[in-house]
Amino acid sequence: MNQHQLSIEQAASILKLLADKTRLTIVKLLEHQDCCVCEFVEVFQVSQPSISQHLRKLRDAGIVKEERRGQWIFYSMNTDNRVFPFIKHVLSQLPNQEEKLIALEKSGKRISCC
Amino acid sequence: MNQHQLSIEQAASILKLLADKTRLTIVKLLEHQDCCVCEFVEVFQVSQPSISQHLRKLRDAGIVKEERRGQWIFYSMNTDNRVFPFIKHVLSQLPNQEEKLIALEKSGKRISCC
DNA sequence: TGAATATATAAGTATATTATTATATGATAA
DNA sequence: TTATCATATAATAATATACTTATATATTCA
Repeated sequence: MNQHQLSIEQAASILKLLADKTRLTIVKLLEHQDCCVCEFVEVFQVSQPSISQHLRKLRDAGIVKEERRGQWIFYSMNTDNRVFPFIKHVLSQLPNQEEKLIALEKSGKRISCC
Repeated sequence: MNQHQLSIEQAASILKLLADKTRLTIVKLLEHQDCCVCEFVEVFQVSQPSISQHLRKLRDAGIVKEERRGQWIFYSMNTDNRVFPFIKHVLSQLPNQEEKLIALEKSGKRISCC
């Protein structure tokens, strides 16, 4: 039935994290490639601390993980997390967001830090 | 790709409605059978207005619909809504909640109003 | 018609959420 | 070492959320 043993409570708390436009887009972007914080700051028109706080929530829940590369910190999906299949399942229904990264690249802002 | 043309913004707002334990359970229960308000009041240990307000949010978003049957108002999934496939997709990952209705029935509280 | 039942709405309150600005930390490069 | 860049954290404020109690509305039934 539920192959991942996710309770209603656990699902609700994961959905709450995904139920924010910024975080949902972040996670969708991370579905296919790693990104660093400064890229998210460019993509979303919000302050850097705001992005940091969204990332912290996702990290605290084990949805994403961070990895320092030089002066940058890259985020990626934590595929080991037991809720990962559930998240993938939700993400599979969402439109691809890669055009946002492509736009970044075209404006030269992607290379600037990665 | 995304067979239902759901934007990230629309998905986030649907997920926000599902991201509450009470509403998520309500919707999961309605996946397989209609329920009336008084049943939800029995199932969840909250006040009747609280249930009414949850149902209103779901109804306003077109996720559920209501139908009066005598003095009771029954709620059911609005399968015509364009976000219905997305919701079904999420619900498919959640554990069945029917034991809650079975418990109601055993305690004689289900028949009382339906 | 009047009482009882089922549900919705209004108003108020406590808590949660999400942003902001200011500041701290840590890495790199001159 | 000092300046700069990238990120995190702290403090705060505005707004949203989810309850509660009180009350209104609509239906049924004696």
